[in-house]
Amino acid sequence: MTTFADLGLSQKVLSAVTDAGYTTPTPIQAGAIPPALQRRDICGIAQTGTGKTASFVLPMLTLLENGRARARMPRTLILEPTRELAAQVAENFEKYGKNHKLNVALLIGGVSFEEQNRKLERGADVLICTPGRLLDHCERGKLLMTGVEILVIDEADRMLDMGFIPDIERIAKMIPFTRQTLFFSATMPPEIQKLADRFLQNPERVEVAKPSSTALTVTQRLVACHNKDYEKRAKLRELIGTQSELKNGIIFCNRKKDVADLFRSLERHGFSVGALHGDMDQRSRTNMLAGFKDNQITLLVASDVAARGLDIPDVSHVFNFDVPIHAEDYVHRIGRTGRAGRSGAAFTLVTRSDTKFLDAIEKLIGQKIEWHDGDISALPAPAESHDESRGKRGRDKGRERRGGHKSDTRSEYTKPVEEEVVEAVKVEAVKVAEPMKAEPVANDRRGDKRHGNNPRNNRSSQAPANDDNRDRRRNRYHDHDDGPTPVGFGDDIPAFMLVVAAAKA
DNA sequence: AAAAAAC
Repeated sequence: MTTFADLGLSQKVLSAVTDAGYTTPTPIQAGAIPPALQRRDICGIAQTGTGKTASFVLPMLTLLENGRARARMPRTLILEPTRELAAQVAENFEKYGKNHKLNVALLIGGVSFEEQNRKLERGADVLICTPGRLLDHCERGKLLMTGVEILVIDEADRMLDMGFIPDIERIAKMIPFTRQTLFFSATMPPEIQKLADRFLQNPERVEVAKPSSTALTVTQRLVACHNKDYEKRAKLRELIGTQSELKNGIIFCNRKKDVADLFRSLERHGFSVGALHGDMDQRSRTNMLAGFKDNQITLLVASDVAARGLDIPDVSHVFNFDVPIHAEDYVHRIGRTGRAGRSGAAFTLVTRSDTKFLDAIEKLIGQKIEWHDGDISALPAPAESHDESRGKRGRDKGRERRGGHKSDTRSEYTKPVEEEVVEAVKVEAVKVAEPMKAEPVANDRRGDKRHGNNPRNNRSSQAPANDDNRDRRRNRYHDHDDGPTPVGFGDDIPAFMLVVAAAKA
């Protein structure tokens, strides 16, 4: 059997790999490392979780042992689609490069230029970047790309999805064509192949099996659910509560707003939870991920920023709060669990309107996914719910106000709302033994902006559009006892009142 | 029906 010692890596690298506890390379490592050490271009087709990162980090470390970096002239350049992935590659260089004295610079957005500049001036052997920040540095004239010997383009298919290819082309043009290029992609559709043909010269092609075949260790289940956010949240909580094997889990939502909403909801329900999406400030993103990795946080609510590539070992559960719109994303998401042969569980909440996405997923993975607790046709009729009736009331009231009469209808509608609030307060008083700590863990930048300077938008974040907002009112009442919660205008607060409210605040 | 990435 091949061992790392057979691949031609330097002693320094080998001893770091041994110290990390590895002896046997994965297929992508065994296939890519020897030709990479021969200075061949590589076209690697491999998903994350296959050991892909080490397959370029280890040979790069070996090749970089001769020579030193000069100021503002990096010797190698690695392009990553997301900041978290870039940071993760940097960690790999720390880990496997501990016997080297290499300068590694991480150039990503969302953090200050200053420290990055200092590192560039010291001379970086390895530059790990997201495209935007790299180009920014280039335009400021802080960077000379003429000394780059090795270019790594990682997650090329995702770069394409994200519209980064023009940026990648601009960057590649600045680098001498004598460079060595290592190109990685999870899939090789024709556009990616064309791209590879443009960037690579006589590449060694290394392809490894998709991990969808290794995902046999993941138990996949579908959970039928009504299409209301609060029902989905309730179903999710119930599901989490019944998972005896749950060590930690990632909960995926399709939208950033839903990540923020679900995070707040779970937090209020007393779960150990974090959030991760691209509109959060970088510090929160880093903290959340770190907290989740060292088990200070049990659940991580995330957008697809976390679906691919993030190396979080030992995730026992994946919950899809939303069915992903693109079938491949399903594979990536559930690939967060059941890694390295461990067992894992993946639950997907499915509503009636999701069926066509579900069909596409089952077609892609070539199997039917079992229902957890009866399929969607067995779903009981939607319960007559507070939210639904209140939503309707809000609309009716609006119409009625514009009409300027029908006041009897109005009182008929208003009364049950008050009853409902009193009911809710009772429940809350029993359930919440002590006031929950209101520590703002997630810092939603977009949310802040909205509060800060746009009273119109502020309205939408205050309007009782879901049960979270109702919870907020309950809590306020419960915590401060400042009289009955005002029932007020519902969805139809006139704009001028919001302007006044904003001015007061 | 989305997310990601530069200030």
